[in-house]
Parts: sequence; C-alpha cells; structure tokens
Amino acid sequence: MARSASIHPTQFEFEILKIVWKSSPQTVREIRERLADQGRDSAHTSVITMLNIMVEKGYIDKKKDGKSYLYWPIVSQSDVSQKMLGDMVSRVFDGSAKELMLNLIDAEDIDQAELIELRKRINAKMKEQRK
Amino acid sequence: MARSASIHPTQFEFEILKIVWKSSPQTVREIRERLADQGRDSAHTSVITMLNIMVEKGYIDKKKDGKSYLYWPIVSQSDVSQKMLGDMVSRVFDGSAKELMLNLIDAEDIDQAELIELRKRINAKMKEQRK
DNA sequence: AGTCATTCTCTAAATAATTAGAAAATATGC
DNA sequence: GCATATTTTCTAATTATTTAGAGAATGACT
Repeated sequence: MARSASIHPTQFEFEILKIVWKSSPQTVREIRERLADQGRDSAHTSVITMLNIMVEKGYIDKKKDGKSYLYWPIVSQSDVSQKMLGDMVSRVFDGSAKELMLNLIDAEDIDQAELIELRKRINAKMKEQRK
Repeated sequence: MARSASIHPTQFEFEILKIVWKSSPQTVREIRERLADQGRDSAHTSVITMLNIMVEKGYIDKKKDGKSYLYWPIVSQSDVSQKMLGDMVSRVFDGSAKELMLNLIDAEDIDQAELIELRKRINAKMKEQRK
C-alpha cells in the first residue's frame, strides 16, 4: 500500500476545471492558452493527457469536432467547491464550520458591503432554522 | 519537471500535527497509538519516517529521551490552518472570503448559538474597520 | 493523390507521498 | 558483561500526480 487517490480534483485538474467552468466547450488549444495566460505553461500533449484523465475520472466530457475534440465540465463548480470545503471543515476544523468562519473573519479582508451581506445571510438562516 | 511539493502539510503530516498539537511532547509509540485510535494503522517505522520528514520540513522538532525520541510541534495550529484556509480562498473561491462563507452558511450545519456568535464577530469587525 | 500543419494516442519519465522491512543501535534487567 | 526487548537508521518499494516526446491519425489545401 502507498497513498490513495484524492477524492477531489487535484490542483492541476482544478485549474483546468475553472477554465471550462468559465466557458465551454473549449478545445485543447484554447484551454492550453488560458493556462498560459495565468502562467502555467504546459506542452500541448500534457494538457491532452490531463484532459483524458479528467474524462476517465468523470469531471469532464468530450466530443469530436472536426480534427480536434471539444471539452466541457460535467461536474458543477458549486458541487466541487462544496465538497472541498466540507473536507476542510472536517479535517482542519474538526467539523466546525463556525470555527472556520471565525478564522476567516479575523484573518481575511472583507469590506463593509460584504460584511453586511454576510450578516443578512446569517439572519436569514437563523429565521429559517427557527421554523 | 513533474509536480512540486505541497506548501502545506500533507494529509498524513496534518493528522500527526493534530496529535502533537493536542498534547506534546510524545514518543513515536504514543503517536502511533493515537493514529491507531482514529483508525490509521501504520507500522512503527512508517511513523518514524514521517516524523523525520516533518522534522526536516520544520513542522516539528525532536530530542533524545533515553532510548527514544520525544516530538513536539514548532508550527502553531492557527498559523497552519490559516495558511491552508487562505490557500483555499484564493484557489477555490478566487480570493473572496465572502463567497466561501456564503457557501458555508448555506451548506453546513450551524446552530443558533453559533450563528449569534458569528454575527457578533461580524459586527465587531465592522466597527473595527470604520475606525 | 500528395503535402503540410495540427491534433491525438501511446508510452514513459520525474517528483511527491506513503509505507515498511532488515539490520544496527541502545538502554535495561539479570 | 550479556541477553533481550525496544527503538532507530537506512533503504527501497508502491501509488499518485504531473510532464511531455515519438509517431500515428486526421483534415485542409493545392
């Protein structure tokens, strides 16, 4: 036995997912260009390899279009983010979403408008739960 | 080139860190027992190997005590958690702590008392920032 | 049909993360 | 001092993740 595969998309897989979440379908060439835009220079074949792995893992799908393939996501950004976040809550903050949020409030930049929005959402959840 | 090492503790390293954060110093034997308690059965030598790697990476330190070594953390739980969280904010939520929090409020269980505590902390931060 | 550029398939390599055995070192009890 | 149980060191293996080349396939354009 050694290590087991990640239950979430890996770093590179996630970078690619963000690109196809933003716009799809896209060709390898386009995806490779977007990666380069954000400073991740990869060989064309490397991107293809990753995309094929991601098809196998069920993150994306592809279909032939002329000489090349088109790729698009078949998992939603919110589902994946939620799972990654839930994993962090349980592994890093012992299951306490509250602890995680207190940390964030203290450490990260959140402006007044955002704070107001958060407070509203908290109030809404409180009302919701009292029912 | 292949992949680069994680800037954070790996999964296993983090599990071990949590054990020594909870109580320290501890021997390999004790750490191994705590791991087994939570269902992670590892050979004694595997635990030693991990601990040595973690010493090299600067997460923990050790000193000889009779025949065996004692280990204790030299990074704080809050520092490490904060960095991991910050990484998730930037990578998964495009730098928006607010987006992450809205997700949490919607998806995770947070009881009334916790919601009140969060609201208080938000109010405090708002007051703080207006200064 | 033949040439050309593009794209894909197949294969393999490099590094990271995890696991653990064989043998060496070490303290402890006799 | 010597046997014994414990602990460490050294080394190697396994799986995951990332990277990309050589050559095959494909479509476009004369």
